[in-house]
Amino acid sequence: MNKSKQRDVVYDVLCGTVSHPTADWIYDEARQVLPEISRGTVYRNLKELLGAGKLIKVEGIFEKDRYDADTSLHAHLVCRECGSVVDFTPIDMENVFQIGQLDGACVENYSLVYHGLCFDCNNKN
Amino acid sequence: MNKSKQRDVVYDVLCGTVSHPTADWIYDEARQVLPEISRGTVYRNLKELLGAGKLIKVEGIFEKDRYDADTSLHAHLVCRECGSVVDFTPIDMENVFQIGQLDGACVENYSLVYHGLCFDCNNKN
DNA sequence: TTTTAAATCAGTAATCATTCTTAATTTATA
DNA sequence: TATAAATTAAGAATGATTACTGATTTAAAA
Repeated sequence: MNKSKQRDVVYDVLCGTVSHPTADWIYDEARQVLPEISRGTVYRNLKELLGAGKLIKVEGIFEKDRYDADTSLHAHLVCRECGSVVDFTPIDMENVFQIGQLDGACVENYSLVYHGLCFDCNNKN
Repeated sequence: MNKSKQRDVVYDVLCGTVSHPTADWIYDEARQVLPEISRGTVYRNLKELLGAGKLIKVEGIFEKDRYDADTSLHAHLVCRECGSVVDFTPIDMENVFQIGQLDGACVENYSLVYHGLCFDCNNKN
């Protein structure tokens, strides 16, 4: 991967926030630094950084993709009131499937998706 | 909600599978029964059934929406080999955050998203 | 340093899942 | 039955994301 100003700016923008932003928000921020950057460049570099393991997509929000420079395994809470997406670290998640109060927040529902190999594919030679 | 043949067919198709199908797959199946049904009708009725709590959308798959007539709280595994989406019941999930073998399947990663109220919104009067 | 090939870019068109619109039909009910 | 509300089929519109193109930048060889 060659170096590129644009990719660095995209990555820096993402590292500079905890808000799990959308591609378009990152695009707007990146333009403050590089007014000529195009939306396509932001999307392409987000995809490349994702492939390189430098960021993750936050899943299960049901709208635009969200990005996160924190690649450690952690959960997210989507607030139905303000729409913000906030982190929960494994320590917070001792009672993962307890619907109700959790660490000052209120969990009403959750979505857990595993990625890997199903029974059949895992037990096939 | 008035009765409608189309909505019943959409619901019956979804109840008749455990494959967590996409809207388009449901559309194709529904046309076997009602050749005149339109794609928009399938989408609209899926949305209405969702609002009525008769089905759920499966989140976090990173592609088209998937639907599930099983509205109980359970997890899903997306297989990277065959692409299938299979259920995990709460009983399977005792060691939820154990990456590795789980019930014969192989969990390589997971995504957990809570829905509810964030700290601020939950503690605001 | 120059040269050359590969990578990346800006701009924009294309894609594709989903939603919206409209005029016609069906359903519920007075 | 008559009337109003709900639903439909068909297809246009939307909007996030991806693909394409010709120009520019980067890396590394000569």
